[in-house]
Amino acid sequence: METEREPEQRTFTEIARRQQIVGAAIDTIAEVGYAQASLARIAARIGISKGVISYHFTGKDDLIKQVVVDVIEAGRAYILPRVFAESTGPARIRAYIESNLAFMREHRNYMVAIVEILRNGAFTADGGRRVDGRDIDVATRLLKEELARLQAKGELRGDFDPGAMAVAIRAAIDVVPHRLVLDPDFEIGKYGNEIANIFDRATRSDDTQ
Amino acid sequence: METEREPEQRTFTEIARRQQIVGAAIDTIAEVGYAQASLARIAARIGISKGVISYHFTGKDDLIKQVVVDVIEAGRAYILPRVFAESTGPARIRAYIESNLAFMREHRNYMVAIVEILRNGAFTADGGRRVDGRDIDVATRLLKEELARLQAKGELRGDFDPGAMAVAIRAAIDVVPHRLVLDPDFEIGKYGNEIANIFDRATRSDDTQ
DNA sequence: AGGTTAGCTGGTCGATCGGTCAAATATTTG
DNA sequence: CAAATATTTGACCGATCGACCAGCTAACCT
Repeated sequence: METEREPEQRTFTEIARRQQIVGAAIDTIAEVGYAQASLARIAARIGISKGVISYHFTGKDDLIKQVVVDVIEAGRAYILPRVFAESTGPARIRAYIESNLAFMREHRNYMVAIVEILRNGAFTADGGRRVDGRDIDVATRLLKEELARLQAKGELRGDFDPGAMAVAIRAAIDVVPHRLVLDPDFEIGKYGNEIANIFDRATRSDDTQ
Repeated sequence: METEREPEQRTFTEIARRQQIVGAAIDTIAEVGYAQASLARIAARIGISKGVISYHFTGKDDLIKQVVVDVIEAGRAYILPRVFAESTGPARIRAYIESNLAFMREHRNYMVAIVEILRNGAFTADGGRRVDGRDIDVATRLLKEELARLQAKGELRGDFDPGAMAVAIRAAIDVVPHRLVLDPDFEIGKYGNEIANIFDRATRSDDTQ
C-alpha cells in the first residue's frame, strides 16, 4: 500500500498531493468545525474524489495526525526563534505570548483547526483519542518546564506553580481562534499585548520592577 | 403540540421528564463529547425511546438550548451570591474565580457539557449557531462590565483593558473541564488558588498591595 | 364504563458518514 | 511501443443520524 511507504520513498506527486489534502483539511476544519469536516467536504474543496484521500492516507485519523504534525511544526518554527532571541525571563514570556498571537494572525486557520482537533480529539466514544491529547499538549508541558527553569534562575518570582501558570497562559492564547469566530473584530494584537502585561505582572520578580 | 405549551401549562409528568432528559443530555455530552451525543445515546442512558425526546422537545436544538439555560442558571445561582458576599474589587475577583472552580468540582459534567456545546455550537455548516454564541458568552460580557466598574471606583488598577482581562480570566476557567479529561489528577482547588493569585497580581491597584 | 388526552414504543425515512474497490486514466519503465 | 505501476474516479457498503409517525398503553374526565 503506497500510504505505508516511508516518506523518503514517496514520489514528488504523492508529496505534493498529501500537502494539498492537508491544506484542504485545515481550511475545512477552520471553516466548518471538526465534526462537519467530512472527507467528502475536504475532497470537494480541492476538486478530487474521496478515494484519493483513502489512497494517500490510511484513514481520516492518519490525515488528522498529519495536520497536527504540520501545524505544530510550523508553529514551533515560527515561535521558538522569537522566544530565544530574548535573554531575560520576562522578555521571553512576552515574546512567547506575542509570537503565538502573531502566528495566529498570520495562520488563523492553522490555529482554529488544531484547537478544534484538540477539543474533539479529547472525546471519542471508545475512550481512545484520535490524536493523543498529551502529545498535542506538548506546548503546555514545555512552557511549564521553561517557567520552572526561569524561576530556578531567579528571573521570575519563585512563589507561583509553573504548571498552573502554563495552563493559564496557554488557555488565554488558545481561546483566540474561537474568539475570532464569535467576534471577527477581535483585535489580536491589542489582546496579545494585554495578556503579555497580565502575565508579566503575575510572574515578574519584585526586584526587577 | 405539547412541546409548544407554555412552561406554566406543563403537567407534572412533563416537567419531570424534561428535567430527566436534560440531565441525561448533560451526562452524555460530558462523557462522549457533543458530536457523539446522539438522541439515541441520550435516550438509552435513561431507558426511553428516542420518540420521547421528540415528544417533549421540538428537536435536538431545543433540547440543547434547554441544557444551556439550565446550566447557566445553576452556575449563576451558585456563583453570584459568593461574589457579592465580598466587598472589595480584589476579593470579588478572587471569589469569582474560586467559586467558578468550586462549581466545576461539584458539577463537573455541567461545565464539560456547556464548554462542549459552546465550542461545537460556534460552528455549523450553514453559518448559524445551534445556540447563539453571544448569548452563551454572557459570562465574559458581564465580567468585563464588572471589571470596568471596579476600575472606575479605583478598586483595581486603571491601566488594563477589562475586555481582554475578562477573556483571559474566562479562558483560564473554561480550560478546566478539558484539563480534567486530559489529566484526571488535575487539582482544581490548587489551580483555582493559583489563577486567583495570577489575576490578583495583574489587576490590583498598587496602593492596596 | 366509555371517551378523551397524555405519554410512550419501536419502526421507517432520507441524508450523510468513513471506508472500500473495480475500472479507468496517467505516468513511468524497459 | 507494450508492460508495469501510480493515481484517480465514482459507485457501493453498512452504520448512524435526527425527524417523523402509526399504534399502543396509561391516566384522566364525564
